[in-house]
Amino acid sequence: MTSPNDQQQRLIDSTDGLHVVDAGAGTGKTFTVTRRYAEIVGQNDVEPADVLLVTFTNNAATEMKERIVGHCEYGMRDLSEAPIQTFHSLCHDILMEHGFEAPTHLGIDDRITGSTRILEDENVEQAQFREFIRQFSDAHPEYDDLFRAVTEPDELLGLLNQLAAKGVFPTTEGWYRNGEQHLDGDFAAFQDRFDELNQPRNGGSKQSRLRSKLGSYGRDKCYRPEAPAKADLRGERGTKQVPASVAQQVFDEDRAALQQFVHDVYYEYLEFALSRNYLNFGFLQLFAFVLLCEDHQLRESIAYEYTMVDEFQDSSEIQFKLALLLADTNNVCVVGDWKQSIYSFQYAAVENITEFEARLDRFVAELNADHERVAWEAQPITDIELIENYRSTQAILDFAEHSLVTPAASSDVVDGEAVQERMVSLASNAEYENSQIEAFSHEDEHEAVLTKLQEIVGNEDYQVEADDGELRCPEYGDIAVLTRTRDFGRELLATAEDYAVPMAYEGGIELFRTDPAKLLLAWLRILESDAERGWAVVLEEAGYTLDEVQQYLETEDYPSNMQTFKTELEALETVGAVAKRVCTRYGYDGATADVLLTTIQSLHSTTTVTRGELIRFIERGIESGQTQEVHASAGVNSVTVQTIHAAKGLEHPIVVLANMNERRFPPSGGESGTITFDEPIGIRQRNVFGEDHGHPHIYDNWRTDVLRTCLPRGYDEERRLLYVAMTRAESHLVFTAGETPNTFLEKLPVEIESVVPDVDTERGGGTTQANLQISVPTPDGPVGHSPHTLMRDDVFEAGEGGRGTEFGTQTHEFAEQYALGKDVAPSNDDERNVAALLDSLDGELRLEEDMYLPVTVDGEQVTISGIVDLVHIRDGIVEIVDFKTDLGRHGEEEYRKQLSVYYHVLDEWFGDRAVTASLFYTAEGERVGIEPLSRRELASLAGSVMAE
DNA sequence: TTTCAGTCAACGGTG
DNA sequence: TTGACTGAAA
Repeated sequence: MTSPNDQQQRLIDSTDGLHVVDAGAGTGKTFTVTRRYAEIVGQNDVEPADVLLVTFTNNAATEMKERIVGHCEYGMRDLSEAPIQTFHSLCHDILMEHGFEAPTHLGIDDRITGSTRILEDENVEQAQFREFIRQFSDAHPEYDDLFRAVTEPDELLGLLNQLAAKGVFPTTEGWYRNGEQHLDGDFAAFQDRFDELNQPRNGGSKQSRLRSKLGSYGRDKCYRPEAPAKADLRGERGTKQVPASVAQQVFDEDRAALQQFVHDVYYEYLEFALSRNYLNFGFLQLFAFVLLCEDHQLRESIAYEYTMVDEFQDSSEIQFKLALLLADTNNVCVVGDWKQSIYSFQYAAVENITEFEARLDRFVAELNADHERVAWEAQPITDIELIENYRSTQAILDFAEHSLVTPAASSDVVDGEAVQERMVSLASNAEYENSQIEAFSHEDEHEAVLTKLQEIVGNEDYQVEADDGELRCPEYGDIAVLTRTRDFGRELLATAEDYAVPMAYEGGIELFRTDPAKLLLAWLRILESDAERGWAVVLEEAGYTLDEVQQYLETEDYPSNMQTFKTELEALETVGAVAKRVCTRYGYDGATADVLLTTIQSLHSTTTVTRGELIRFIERGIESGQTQEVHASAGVNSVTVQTIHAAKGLEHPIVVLANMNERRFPPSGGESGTITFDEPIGIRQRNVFGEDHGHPHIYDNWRTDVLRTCLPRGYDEERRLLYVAMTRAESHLVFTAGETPNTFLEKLPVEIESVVPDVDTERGGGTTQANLQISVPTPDGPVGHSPHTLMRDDVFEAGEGGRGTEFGTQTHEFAEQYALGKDVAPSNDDERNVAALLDSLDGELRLEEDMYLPVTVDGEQVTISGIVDLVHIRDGIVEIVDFKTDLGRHGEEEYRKQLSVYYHVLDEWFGDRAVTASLFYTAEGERVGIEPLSRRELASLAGSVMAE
């Protein structure tokens, strides 16, 4: 895109006043937003510091900055301090600078200081929270009854985060501002919902949905004696409605005790977190909001002349309100697409955008109730719609709209007209209109998908647009398989490995729940204690029937080849070696095994991990469902597999939407757990009690069951998820299912064909995945000392005559693209030298590798972190290469310190290979070997810098 | 045709 | 737990 279309231009020019922008998929939103930003800061009296641009990910913020630089007078350096950031990082900045006394506004006698950390890891926070709950329940015997109803303390933490995202905060005495209103719920709203659900159907011959849903009232439950009997609540057979009085009866439940409980947990947890000197992401926004609300002077000094929020459909209630407090004028522009709101589980409120005006008025009124905080006119609101789509063919755009009106189940009702009315249809401006949209199902879905992939590659019927605008036959790299679940993607990947179809998974996987991890765990257990549950897994994997497994377990006379393997494993010295051997035996050589091995390698870098420790580590990983990021290298010509959520914002010429199977699109955004929160209904209490909860009839609460029945729980977000998946496709769209397609697929206007899976194993097409970029989990201990930190100031000094970082960045960029096989030609001497170097390396290349090296400084564990430019792996040797611009710029001695860190990290990762380190000077094309410093020397260096 | 009781299989991941 | 689906009963 070089010049804006009419709607885009209108948005770019409309810098002043309230704007709501409906920017559908592929309409050039980022392009337009960045141009608008440039337009705003291009005005005489406006500086970047006056313009707030909020994004939802750090990546998006970086991309925005990079793209803005090209279009305005400001360079990267001018924008580095500009408020182009996420809500979270903005709140963090505000609190770090002005948040010292923020907790006191809630009555908490503690302070936020520069040393207050952000707990990023949820597992770490959960551990803290569990400890807090132990203390709390000991200190509050009056809540024993309630605690008996809480199985998982983590669910309570979930509730607190949910409340924080809705702007409900506790104070010493009660609730902050109008928080209590939210908790009490709104009876009128509840009754509306109740009545609507309670309408008889089919002209009165069929019972209401509410009565139908209450059909399982009391099933497997044990209510208190005073609870109404099922027949009393629903009426006898033949009754069509639940009595209207039930609404009042249910809603009038006294929830004061429950509220007090939640309040005390919430308030004391805030105190606990502050006393431990940490905040979570939710609390970051909580305190920033409180601060901006209370400190009028501060708010006015911070508030921005222009405010833009990107991806507004992903914003939460508190973020909407924060935006209002941060806006100094009504030059507020929100950009988003309600059709792509799929993150309710991250507290995104699609209503922020679908009911923008109503929410704006309500929030402004709330904020201004006792003091004028939002001093500007909340009107008029100008709507701008971007309708020109630059990604997909018209056929795909039209087809995708069907997903938004397709019922997901026989009982599901969609108001198609209302949806259509709200929908801004997109107009494709694709050069070619050659689209295949098809569907098929087969019980061996994996094989069927692979067959299809092979059929597509090189097929003229599936031509895609090449870079030069012409049509060309598709390659593996043009195809993405999108699925709802990680599991399916992982399984498909495993099948692809079997058939040597080039495929790579992209995104988070639950590493310890994968087959390689399970088998490794099994063998570790066998080695440790000849454990039956180890043998059972191994035997089952080997294909023995349950009876045979049983037989072996009883006699303990295991197959001889397994005994031999066990002996072989016993001889190995480290768990890392055991892991490698197990993976090799079972032929796991793909991405998953790679990440598993790397993770284990990174573990034993701190200490020598024993088998028992590794067993517990894997068990904990399985329990917590810990995920690891896996990235495929972009340059490899392979099919991408990812979840729909992970694919948001991306585009692929050909999209295969797989696993469209029965019951595979359950309602999302569902509220589950002990105690949850819903605006019209308020807090509700757990209704299920296991044996460990004491006597059920004492604690159970029948009202909960009825309340829950009235919660809206629909498939809207699932429909949007489908929509997002489909609009990723540029040219072709294929739906696949196993035996039975789900209702979505059945009702979409596409014929479901049958296929005969026939994967051509000869065809191959390359390795399954290669060149993975792996982020190794950070070891324990404070992080943040990069090699550069070690060398700053007096330790490291830049020489004269350097050509600046911008130059280096460009060369790095080129190196990356070139190594990845992208079609880039060197444009200067530096790049030509880099190209020559890369051409001369024939092993596996890894680029931009994250490195973490734990060292001990004065008895304290410290982690040195950094990124190394290039790692070259070939038989028996691992080479680290770091790019530098030219020989004259810096002292080699300084680089030596930096590279030494990487050297030691890799030395541990690749215990069995020789590691070398070298510098490559791009200007001269000269490569210089580096003799690394010892670990002790590094540690003392780190110590001297940290002491400052 | 409507209602009921029993069965089956249950997700996504930024800051 | 939860809700859709299934087949049998009313």
